[in-house]
Amino acid sequence: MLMQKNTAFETIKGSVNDIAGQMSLKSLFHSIPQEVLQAGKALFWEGDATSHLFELAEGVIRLYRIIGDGRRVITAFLYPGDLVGTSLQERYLYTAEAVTDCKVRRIARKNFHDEISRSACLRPDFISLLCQEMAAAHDQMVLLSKKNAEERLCSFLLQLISREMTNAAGDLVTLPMNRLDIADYLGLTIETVSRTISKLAGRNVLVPTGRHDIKILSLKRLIQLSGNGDDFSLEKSHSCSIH
Amino acid sequence: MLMQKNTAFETIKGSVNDIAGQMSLKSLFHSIPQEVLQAGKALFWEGDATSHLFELAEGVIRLYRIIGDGRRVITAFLYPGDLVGTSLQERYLYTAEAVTDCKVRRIARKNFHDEISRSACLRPDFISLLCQEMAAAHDQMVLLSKKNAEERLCSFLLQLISREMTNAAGDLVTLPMNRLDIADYLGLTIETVSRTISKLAGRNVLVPTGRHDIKILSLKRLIQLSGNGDDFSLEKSHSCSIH
DNA sequence: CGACTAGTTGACATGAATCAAAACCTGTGG
DNA sequence: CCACAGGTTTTGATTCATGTCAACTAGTCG
Repeated sequence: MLMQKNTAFETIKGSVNDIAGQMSLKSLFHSIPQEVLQAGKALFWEGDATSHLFELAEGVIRLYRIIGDGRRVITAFLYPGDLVGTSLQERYLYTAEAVTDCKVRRIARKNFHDEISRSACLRPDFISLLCQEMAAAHDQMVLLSKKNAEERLCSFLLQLISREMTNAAGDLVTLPMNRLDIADYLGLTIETVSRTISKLAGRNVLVPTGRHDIKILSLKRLIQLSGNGDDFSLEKSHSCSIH
Repeated sequence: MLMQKNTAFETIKGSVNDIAGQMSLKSLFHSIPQEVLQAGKALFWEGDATSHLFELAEGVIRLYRIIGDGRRVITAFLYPGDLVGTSLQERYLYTAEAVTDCKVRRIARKNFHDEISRSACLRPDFISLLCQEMAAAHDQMVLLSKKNAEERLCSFLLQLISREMTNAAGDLVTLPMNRLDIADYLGLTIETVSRTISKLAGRNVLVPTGRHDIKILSLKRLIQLSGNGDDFSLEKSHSCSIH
């Protein structure tokens, strides 16, 4: 049982960051100095002209849109190693805001695209990156369209695990964002998020240990409860072309 | 009042098909013979190796994924002029199925990408297309995450209008798909879709005239009810870079 | 340590889902 | 041209999951 648990952890972890595509694209940012972005500060605003792309070196960023009255939809969280603003044209179509204190590297959009069109080997990586983003967007549509609160929460925790927001042992997940962020990402309310965590705790799937940490007791059950039908390892495979 | 109504129709229509990006990309398909795809038949299946890209010449196609038990999520409808399969890597990540009888043109994925990398002028168009798809996916996430049944339905009708699924006068909208398709696209049930249409009819926003046609009585109210906050013309602007 | 904010829990309301039945188109054969 | 059979859509009654409002509790930071 314990054995199995560890195997499962192995299966999920370490699959996203070492994607071939991102690796070489990221080399564009290597020599660029890091900028600090304080928690809560915006990197750019929805509707602004797309002047720069960014590499997130440290911290977590939320991308969101506000509709009509104050309703906020978080369309994605970005983690260290992610690029910000790749899938954008003339205008940013979401606001990017630091969830935690961040460090980012910046490239002018024009430079980035010049480099891409100059280098034939960077280009497939770039397209690959766009396709990964698209795949993630599809997953999110499925989640929002058909999953219940519990499935959403479990799917979210699995995302965090696959992005290695964990301790060394891999069973303690860090939630860098607060409940409202999670709610706005999962299309729920803070109360439902909270209740769902409690319910999972009551069934010994996990134990919340402080505001920003959850200990996973059974990764296997978490995967079952995520409603991803076919097994979870498939889920990540389409965000990882080499492997 | 009538004047205003007509103006509004003008504002929305004719904005999507003449996008610069798609125009030149589509030239790749010009000389290729059309294939017929019967209503209900699949063009390709989720999980299959991505062998071809397609241009939809005639008809309507649904893209969907099935999760776990039989839950189906339609992630997009495609209309004449759209390209199918652009944002894909090694494997199709959704099934593409004809809603109505269709005509399509086919290009091998490899050829398509060869052409793209050869022609420096096609490339920005391709990237532009991917970004448009991304923008549409974002809109859909917002819809699924925060809109109620009425807002979803109205948003959907506005999409159909902007894709010119209308008569010459522009006030009679054709719904090529059935209620179940609409429900699976909007994250609702057929009953809720049906009830919502009836409710809008009761308020003289529209009149259903047969299974596949709805007459719009007040486009202005439809826009207001779509919950797109800022006005609707903004909505389409980010899917149209030149104009 | 104390005050403030974030998170949890409870009671209740509600919009959409579910289950069931009636009405309706649509195509077919007499 | 009409009657019927099939599926699709609409409508109705009821249930249920999640939202809302409100009170309470627990972290966190000065």
